[in-house]
Amino acid sequence: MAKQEISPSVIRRLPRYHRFLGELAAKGIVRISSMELSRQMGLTASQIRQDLNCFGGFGQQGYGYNVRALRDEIGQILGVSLHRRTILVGLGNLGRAIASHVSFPACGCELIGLFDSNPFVAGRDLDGMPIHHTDTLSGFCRQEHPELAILCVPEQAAPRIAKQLSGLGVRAFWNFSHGDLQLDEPGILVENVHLADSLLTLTYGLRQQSDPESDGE
Amino acid sequence: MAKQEISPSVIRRLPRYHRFLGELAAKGIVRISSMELSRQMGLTASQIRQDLNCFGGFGQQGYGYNVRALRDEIGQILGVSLHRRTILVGLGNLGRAIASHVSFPACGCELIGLFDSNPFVAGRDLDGMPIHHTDTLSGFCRQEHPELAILCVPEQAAPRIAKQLSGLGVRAFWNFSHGDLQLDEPGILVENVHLADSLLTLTYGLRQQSDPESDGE
DNA sequence: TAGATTGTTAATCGATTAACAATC
DNA sequence: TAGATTGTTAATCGATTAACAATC
Repeated sequence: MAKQEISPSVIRRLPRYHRFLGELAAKGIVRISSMELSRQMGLTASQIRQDLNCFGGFGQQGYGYNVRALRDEIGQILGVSLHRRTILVGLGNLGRAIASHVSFPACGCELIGLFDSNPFVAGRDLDGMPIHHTDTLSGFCRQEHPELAILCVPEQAAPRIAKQLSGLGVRAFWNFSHGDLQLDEPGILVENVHLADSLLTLTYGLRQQSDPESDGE
Repeated sequence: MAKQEISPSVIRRLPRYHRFLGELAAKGIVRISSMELSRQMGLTASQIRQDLNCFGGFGQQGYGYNVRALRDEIGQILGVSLHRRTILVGLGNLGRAIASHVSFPACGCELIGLFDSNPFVAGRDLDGMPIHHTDTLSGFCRQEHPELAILCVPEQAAPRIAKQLSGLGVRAFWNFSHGDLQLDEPGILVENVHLADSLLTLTYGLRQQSDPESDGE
């Protein structure tokens, strides 16, 4: 009965479909064809139909797709209405920004704890949520069983904390610390975010544009 | 003479090579084989050799690659030692975090201006850099000619600001506002960053792991 | 020279696109 | 019914992997 494996490329596109369909729904648009959606998203209609069909026939011949229904289906697939218990470790500039900028409920997550190793930061709070000291991580996890952890800690601290947390039952890491997080334990999910990598592709692109022939700098 | 086009997949991997080689160099490692590097990075040796050869023979048979030299070559390709004039618009939580968290010099960028539309934010400063009001953007651009802009503004404001800036000579946008930035002007580079999309792939992954058969929630 | 490892070509694999019959 | 648009198969394209001759 296990439906066939979905390819990573398709999965990476799902959040984007979800986002676009949400905006269409917000505009009150009821139905859309793969053709029209492809124009708006910069994909081919073929690809959209191919992608959506991995999960079953959401459309209707001669009509297209019902925007709201399709969005809900994709949301279901992604698990946006779940409440994954999530903690965030490291409340420097980036940690604080992530905590307040990302909409956790919209991502199927519930932020249940904030942690920092700095005694001047621990004890304070962020948007009404208390920041605990990292010394209390074990106790907290044994009680609250978070399954997802966001790491906004310095690079050297990340592997140690990740190891500790995976031992305490955390099964997925959203890692913002510099350096890729590599865990031996199998079955632990890691999503490494490297903002600088993204910026560098722009720097590279500018280079190609402005001085396509030049080799030196 | 135009060397053949490099594929986007290769380009997206370059920053990661650069990062890993930097760490190896910092550890004092002088040479590395594609085999050993592949183990550390989780790629195949074949792919590494294939990737690096897009740009010319950086290695040496029977020896491998010189870590420092290879890193420098890739840095050169990415343009990390350039000083792209860069501005950042929107100094909310995320904008402030980006400004202080990302190492612009290491990405070939130089942050030359900060802007916000909130009169209570404009006039202040961040890490010693003054925050200007967005009303002064045009004048600033005409004088300082930034070529890259980082947008950390609300979704509705982004298209308007991007259009204004592209008219003023900005050729690349690093967009953190929700929603994909779509510009008509050709030749303008856009890198949309959607942190929520990245988190959603984790949510999805957890779903596959824990309840692979379940369809409902 | 012998051993190691690259550069590069050929083979495989996966993802995207095109085409069209099925059907609303 | 006629028109539109999907679901799906087949064709193409690109990216990854395997293999090995070149060479340090």
